[in-house]
Amino acid sequence: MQSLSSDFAAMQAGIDRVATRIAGVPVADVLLLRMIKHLGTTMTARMERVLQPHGLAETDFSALMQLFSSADGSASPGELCGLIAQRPTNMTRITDALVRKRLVTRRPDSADRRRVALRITPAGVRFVHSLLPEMIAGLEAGFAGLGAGDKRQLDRLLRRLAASIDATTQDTPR
Amino acid sequence: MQSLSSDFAAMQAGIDRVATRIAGVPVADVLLLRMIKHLGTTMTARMERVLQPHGLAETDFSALMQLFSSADGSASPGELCGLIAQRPTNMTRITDALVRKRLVTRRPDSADRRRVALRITPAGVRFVHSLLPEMIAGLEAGFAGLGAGDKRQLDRLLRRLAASIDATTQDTPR
DNA sequence: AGTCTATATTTCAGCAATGGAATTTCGGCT
DNA sequence: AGCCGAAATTCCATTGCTGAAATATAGACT
Repeated sequence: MQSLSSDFAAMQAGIDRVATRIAGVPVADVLLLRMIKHLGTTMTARMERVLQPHGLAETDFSALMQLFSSADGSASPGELCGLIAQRPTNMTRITDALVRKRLVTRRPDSADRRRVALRITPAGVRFVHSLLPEMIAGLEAGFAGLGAGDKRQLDRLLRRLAASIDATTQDTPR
Repeated sequence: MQSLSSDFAAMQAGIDRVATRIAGVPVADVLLLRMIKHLGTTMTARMERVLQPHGLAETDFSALMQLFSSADGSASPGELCGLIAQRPTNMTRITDALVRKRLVTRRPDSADRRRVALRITPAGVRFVHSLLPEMIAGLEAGFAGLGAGDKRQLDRLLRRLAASIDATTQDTPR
């Protein structure tokens, strides 16, 4: 990986090469898919770099952010499962990590004692506040080359693509 | 995951909730990042569904496609490493899988005996030909909602985003 | 030729992230 | 009371990848 742009060039060369050997390859579609995937993983990896020194993975941070932004700073593992698309098994591990770092407390829910109430701690709130500036700066720098109009267009096109993909899905997801 | 569109709505709600609690969150950028990542993983997962019944992972298939589309149907593991962004260690494993399925042969390179020459077999070529129609159909269906103009715009915006991200990178990649 | 350094591949051991199945505890319904 | 289902956890397994060391060979320098 030299740069995203050169990666794109390599992708295009590879796809073109396939297209010359087989008719009917939708070159543009393949390239868009590959570019989207590559951008997604690369940008996510950059965000992870901010978290890594603190020993948190991206899913851990997502869970913490959900607690942070919830009305009363608390939620149950099961609720978070839905919000960050994780299985209960994994949610338990994420919770363990956050509790071990004293960013979150875990106590039994008094109303329904099957449940556990997770709550972000003051240290957790401080942690989020301390990390956001760096993440925001990285994000804004990455998007600096796009104007407001570009972003609106990109937003619109991505939503249109999502709707298009949804339309093809009649089988059971996942 | 109900649908991509509803996932997007949930993402936006979460981000908006954070934005109300902290000033300066670039909501549009965060949302774009999350949408791109989600689209990338979802679309890739759909492609993988085609491969799964055949016991191949996506990286395996990528390697096979590179061999397929190379001028003489052959390459060394090291060359493929660069083309599909994998480490040598992993490339060995991928090669093992492809050889075990008789899609590729592995023989010492006579010119440079440190090297190994991988070559796609006739069965490998047939395999690619047999799988492509299904992959192409799925891909075209997914992109059916975008017109040619949409695709050109999306391509342009993604490249612009890539260039913008590249511009922020002066530290050593990876 | 002999020696040294670099390259290509492989093996080994292991990690990170996740998932399924079974288990425990409890709520709610009959 | 008895039963079914939900929530969280534990245990074990899988997937996909990696670094370090080992092996074999090439190429350069003396």
